[in-house]
Amino acid sequence: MSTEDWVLHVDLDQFIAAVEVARRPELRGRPVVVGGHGDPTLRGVVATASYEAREFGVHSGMPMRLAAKKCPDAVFLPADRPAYEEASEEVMTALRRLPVVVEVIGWDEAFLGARTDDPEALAERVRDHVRAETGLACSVGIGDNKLRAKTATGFAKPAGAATGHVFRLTAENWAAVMGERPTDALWGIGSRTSKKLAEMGLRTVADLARADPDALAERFGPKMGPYFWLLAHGAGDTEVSDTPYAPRSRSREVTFQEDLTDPTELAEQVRLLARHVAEDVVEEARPAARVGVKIRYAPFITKTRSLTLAAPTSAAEEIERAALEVLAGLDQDQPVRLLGVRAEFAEE
DNA sequence: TCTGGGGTCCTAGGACCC
DNA sequence: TCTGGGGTCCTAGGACCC
Repeated sequence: MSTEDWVLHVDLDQFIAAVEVARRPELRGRPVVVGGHGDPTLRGVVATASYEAREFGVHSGMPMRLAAKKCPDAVFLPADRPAYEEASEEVMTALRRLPVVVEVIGWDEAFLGARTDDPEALAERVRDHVRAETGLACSVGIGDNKLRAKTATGFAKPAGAATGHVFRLTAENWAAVMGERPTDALWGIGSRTSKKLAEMGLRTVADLARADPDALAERFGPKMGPYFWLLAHGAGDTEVSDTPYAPRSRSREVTFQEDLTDPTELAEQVRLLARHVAEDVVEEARPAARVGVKIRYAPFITKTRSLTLAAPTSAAEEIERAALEVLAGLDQDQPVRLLGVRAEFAEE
């Protein structure tokens, strides 16, 4: 055995539901659905469902109302961001105590870079360590790059087809494991792109891998086309970096329980959102360069408008004024179900 | 059963300038 | 009177992910 560089992808199992169960042990083994305001009669969708709830066909993104219909006996809880952020921080801190480079990519996910001659042993160590330090379970994908490690985790999941909580995916078994799967099994290809690919006669990962990159560029653009082709080959980044991440934007949005029709009220809501965003901008300690407004009308038609500020700013009054100016350019004559305000930071 | 909230990156067209 | 390219910035929207 030789010592090599490996990428591990760590993914907490049903993270949000697990955090809720950890602080309310009486929920263990019960179907738990977290999302929205925790009231399935209100507007909102499922953020996470426990495996017990998934048995009933409940999954994330599903309207809470429908989840209640599919699983009336589930425990419905509101999303509690601060609690999940804290739990996430504990997990990442635990991971950093291991001899690995930790790159956080979400609340419940991280890439680990490591040199080892036995990545499976390291993966098991990671799982034991996280469980011992935080009480949370995770699955680990092992790969020779980030894409393969991330994809491997899908096969490591308890609900997945593979056995155990660890799976290895490399250049060696990529084609055998992924070749006959549909293109949307690839991380970065969703239902829309998958459908367009199918129209070109490309249904499986192997089909896409055999396709002509130039034809893909023609159809999907100079970057995305060739990128999809590389995805199909399992190619990707190998660099795992622990450099703190600088966000490109901060935003706040709200879906109203009842559609708004009064322009005065729309302006008031945009003002509130803009103030929240301004607080987030101040917290980042970098000025905003652009301000945008998102509006979603009752029939779910969504429009966005934005403007570049004369000069970057962190001042709440200026962000508020810009947001109101952008709102003024949007049609306010139809019922509105959602408003959002976004601030974009200047590029490095 | 009407469809959350917070992000990222890419594309393409028009403006504007040289 | 017709005809250039190239480069950059701005903006709206699409697609994807967790």
